[in-house]
Amino acid sequence: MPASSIRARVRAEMIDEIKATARRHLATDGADLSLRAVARDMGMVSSAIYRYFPSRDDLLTALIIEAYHALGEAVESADAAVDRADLRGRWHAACRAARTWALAHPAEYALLYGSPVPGYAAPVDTVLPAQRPPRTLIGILRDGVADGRLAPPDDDLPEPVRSDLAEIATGLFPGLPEALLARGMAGWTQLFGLISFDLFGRLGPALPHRDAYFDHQTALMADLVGLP
Amino acid sequence: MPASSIRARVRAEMIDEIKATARRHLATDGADLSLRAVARDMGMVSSAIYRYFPSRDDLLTALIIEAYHALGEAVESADAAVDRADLRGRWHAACRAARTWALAHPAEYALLYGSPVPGYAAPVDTVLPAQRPPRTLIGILRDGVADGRLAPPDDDLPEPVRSDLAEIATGLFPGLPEALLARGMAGWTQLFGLISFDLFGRLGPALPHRDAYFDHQTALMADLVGLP
DNA sequence: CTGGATCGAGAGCAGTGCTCTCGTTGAAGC
DNA sequence: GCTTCAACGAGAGCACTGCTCTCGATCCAG
Repeated sequence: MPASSIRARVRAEMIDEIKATARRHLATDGADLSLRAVARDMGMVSSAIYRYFPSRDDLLTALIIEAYHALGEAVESADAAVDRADLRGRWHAACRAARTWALAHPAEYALLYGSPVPGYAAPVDTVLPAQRPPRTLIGILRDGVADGRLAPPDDDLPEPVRSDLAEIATGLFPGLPEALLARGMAGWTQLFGLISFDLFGRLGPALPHRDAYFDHQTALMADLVGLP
Repeated sequence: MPASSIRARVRAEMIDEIKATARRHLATDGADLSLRAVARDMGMVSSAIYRYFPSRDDLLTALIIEAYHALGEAVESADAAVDRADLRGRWHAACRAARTWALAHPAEYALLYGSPVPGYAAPVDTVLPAQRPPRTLIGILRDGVADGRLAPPDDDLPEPVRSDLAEIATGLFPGLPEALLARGMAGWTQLFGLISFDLFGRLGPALPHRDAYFDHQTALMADLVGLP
């Protein structure tokens, strides 16, 4: 039915435009997105926004999901561009891509990984997109184990940790040894911490050469996970 | 002059009470502190608060500084309670203390290490208190090097990184080898990331045994920094 | 061609940070 | 001891927020 799809199309375009202007406001004004300002910017009145998003939180959720996908896409494509056998090269490419995206979209990064908005609880729609970045990072390790290039560590894990990790492994990375998964998650945690410290100004004026520092730290983590 | 100090004393008590109720609101209502709600809770009118804090940001800054000191105190005393020669024990104690404090004061932790409030720029008064936690953590490594229990790694650091780290070392940890400082900062970054992922719900329902997972991850970082 | 869903505008509510003014009070200087 | 001036709390008010409700207008479907 092309008639109804005209209606539906302008509606979809409207939703896209709202998200686009909201993203623009996010980039310029910071993380405290004002619905009224978005509406004003579009020549609308604030109540009209509610025809498309039931609340401000729903708009934020939509932006968050898109941001997760944008970050995931950046990390995945950076990984994909490197020779599959070059595990260390892939690791560095993925980490750098995450940081580059974060520096280019600081407010959106803060939306994803900053302190959660007080009343806001992440809906289930966000959990899969949120898994994309760590998934590709640890996927590199899985590939390494699969083709024998990467020897899993022989850490002895205390029991509750081992079984918890085993559950994650069977769900997301079948066949990945638990000890290596633990180290991979350490790498992911470290990547998040590095970017956050940098982006949120927690380093102060120290370390003026952030790119080189970042590369060195990711290299340390590459050593920890055992990349050759 | 005791007369003037009466005036000054009730003023100081007033300031303390404002901070206390603000901290209570922070704990119950989350990170979006409402000045009016604090005033209401104290039976005052909102404009009266401005006699004591020129703006909401100044109140937040005061809370942030106190929170940094509380966290720093917790970490330092946990470290101090362990035999000075037991470097690994001190490391674990310090890390656990940080996490314990964060779990007990989630909103204040978010204030310290979450995404920065949009318009808010951390004043200089906060930088020294903010250094206390990483300072004690890396201080453990300095002690280890000083008494020969900890062999510094022989990483070769790319040049801009080495000199940046050297500058930090001369200012805060004289005599600490740059490569070890780099690994110590990795440990600090990791600690922050671990706590943040846990506290901000970024782990989802996975890893139900958070304490054990945390201990394992900090042990991994203890290995990375070379603690025996 | 008509009925009903969809849409935008506008008014309004409760809340926010912050400013200004106006009495009151209390302490310091003469 | 009295006066003067700073400090204080209350209240009104401004501009802003998210959100709700109502009222016309529009537009598509049966």
